[in-house]
Amino acid sequence: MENKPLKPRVQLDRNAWVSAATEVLAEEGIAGLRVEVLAKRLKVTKGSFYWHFQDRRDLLLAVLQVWKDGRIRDIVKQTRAQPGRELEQIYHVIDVYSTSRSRRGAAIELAVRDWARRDADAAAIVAEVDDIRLRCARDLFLACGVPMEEASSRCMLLYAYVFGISLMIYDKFDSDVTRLKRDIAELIAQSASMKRKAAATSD
Amino acid sequence: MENKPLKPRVQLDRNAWVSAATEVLAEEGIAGLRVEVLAKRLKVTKGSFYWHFQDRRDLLLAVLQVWKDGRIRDIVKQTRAQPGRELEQIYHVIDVYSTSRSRRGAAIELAVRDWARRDADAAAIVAEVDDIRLRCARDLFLACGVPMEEASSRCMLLYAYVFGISLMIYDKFDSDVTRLKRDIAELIAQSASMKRKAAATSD
DNA sequence: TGGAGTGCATACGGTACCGTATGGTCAGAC
DNA sequence: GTCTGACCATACGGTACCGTATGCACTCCA
Repeated sequence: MENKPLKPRVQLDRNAWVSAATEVLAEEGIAGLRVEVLAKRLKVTKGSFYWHFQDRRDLLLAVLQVWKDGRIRDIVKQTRAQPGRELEQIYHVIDVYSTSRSRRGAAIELAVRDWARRDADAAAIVAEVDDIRLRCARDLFLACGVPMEEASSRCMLLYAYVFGISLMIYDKFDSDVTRLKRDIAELIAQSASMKRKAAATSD
Repeated sequence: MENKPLKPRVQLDRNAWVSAATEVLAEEGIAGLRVEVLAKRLKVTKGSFYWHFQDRRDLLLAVLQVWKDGRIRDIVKQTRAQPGRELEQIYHVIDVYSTSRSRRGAAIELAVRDWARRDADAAAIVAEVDDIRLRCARDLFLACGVPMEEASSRCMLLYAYVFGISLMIYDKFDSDVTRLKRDIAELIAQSASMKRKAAATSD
């Protein structure tokens, strides 16, 4: 009659801690991301934590790094369009990054950006991610035949919108949110080159 | 030889505490808004705090209330246009709420919204403010002759943009930020009715 | 089978908070 | 003058953290 199988002895590694930390970050924000809280969630004590990490900051930087890599991989993937299908890819990007799609992703995004407001390291990571995302999105507009400057402003508007909408509480405002979001996507992408034809004829 | 004038004995009231609290909120976020920190900043001890407030939450609710009232007064003021000048008022609103204009205001805005993600009371206040703002901005579009549904989507885009842009770090992306922001404002307002004429002719 | 090292528990000192209890001080009413 | 109440200081118990020190258990390998 052994009592071994009760404790499978699954050991933790840095990755497990970083994953759990990201989870807590999404739920509680950077201020709620405490070592002992995290340890409790993983059902170990902080003795384990300080085995894997030098200190709390060591964990935070690891979280940032993992987040950055994931975001870069994601934006590259989401903006890779088949030739000729760039416009619908733009709509896809707007849809994918629109809050409701990934509640968890948006929560992390906001937590990281709030963090970046008071931490230089986080700010540097966010700056990198933003730059890459903006360039990826701009390339899509350029591929649609939109001139450089307009492509810049449209992709900036695109990102400001997806982040901004996740900050707002607009339940009471409009009943048909689906239509609303579709129309907004239209304003941002606005059939890119198609819209230019319209402007030309009105001149 | 008296030594009285050293302490002018300026007493504090709830307003002074709420003001200081709002300041700390902007700088450190809701998590950094602690009673003892605040007391130190006001050069008193928390004995004073607990004279004016029941507890920490009492202060937080007061901060929310003051913020709400200020925001409502501000949006009503900013969206009051002389008849016929509604379009330029829209551009004015975009400009005024665009981050760089009021760093402090944007910081408070973000702190409150981050707070609202985990606190029902804060969320309710934000919902109220958003609703009023959206309606005020929509009225401007309606006054420009934009139909209801489009007015809704454009004002939603407007606010998502101004909040979203304050979350982004885009220094490296475009050198001419002024032009960028002007073009984006154009996309959001897009000469309202003027744009509709263009669309009609292209049909 | 006895190191050697990994992964974690326990215990500790220290700090920063919260909220309470209680007493001190000063201004103005009487 | 003294009394009262507004305003604040001090001191306290309690909690939640951080990071360190140290020891214990388990695994793997010679």
